[in-house]
Amino acid sequence: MGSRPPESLPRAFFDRPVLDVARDLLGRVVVHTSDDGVDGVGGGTVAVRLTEVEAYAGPGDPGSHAARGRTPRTAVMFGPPGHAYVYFSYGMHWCANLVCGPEGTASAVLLRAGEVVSGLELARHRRPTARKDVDLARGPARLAAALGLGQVQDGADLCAPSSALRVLDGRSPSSSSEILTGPRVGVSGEGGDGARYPWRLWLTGEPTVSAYRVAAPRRRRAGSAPTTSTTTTTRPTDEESTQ
DNA sequence: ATCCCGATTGCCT
DNA sequence: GGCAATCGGGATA
Repeated sequence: MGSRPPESLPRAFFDRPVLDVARDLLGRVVVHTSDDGVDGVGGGTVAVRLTEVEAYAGPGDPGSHAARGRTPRTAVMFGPPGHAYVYFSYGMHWCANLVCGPEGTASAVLLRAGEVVSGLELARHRRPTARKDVDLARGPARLAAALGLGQVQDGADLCAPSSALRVLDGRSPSSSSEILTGPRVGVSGEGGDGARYPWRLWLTGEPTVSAYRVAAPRRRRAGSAPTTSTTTTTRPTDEESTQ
């Protein structure tokens, strides 16, 4: 038997309502191969099995980067599905989304967390502060770092043949009964009612699922009273809503 | 030109 | 649990 590389998901997979895609992405494996030496360790391949994702529904979704229409940064979201939207966050992190739906809907799924299933050594090099392997891709910026995703991958076509970044095809990797949902993490502008968009989805009992934090209000300028600390952190449990 | 603040993380007490 | 780091996007003047 010739051993071909595992195939990437077809574009049609992403060309559907964003919540459907989000559900189907859980349990699947994202692979990124870098042949250059930009990492200082010669590049290589890292694979992450997704355990947590978050859906964003385009201009009508107040929590989406596309909420204020098309801008240079969000242009990729308004393009065809099956591409990566990678953005710079808090002046120091990169986070990766997969563009979904028909072209122009600007919907996308944020890759929030996963389990490194291949390329452990390279992932550890890229995430030197991770204490345990379970923390390597536990969080959107951590996941992007472990995979080696950044500015260069913004706009990358995951469905192109031999793309360096892809989602592996495979049989239904998770049943809907294993999927839990809850409010999105860190998203403000939802009127304090995150329940309006319970579009964070994760797999039951996975240790790699990121901690939940409510949107943290910015501290005021000097002189103002410090804002009440709202960085509540909790482990997602079955107490949150189910599908 | 300037201001505000973010789809976060990790270190500090 | 609190909060600093760090900088670019988008709104406002």
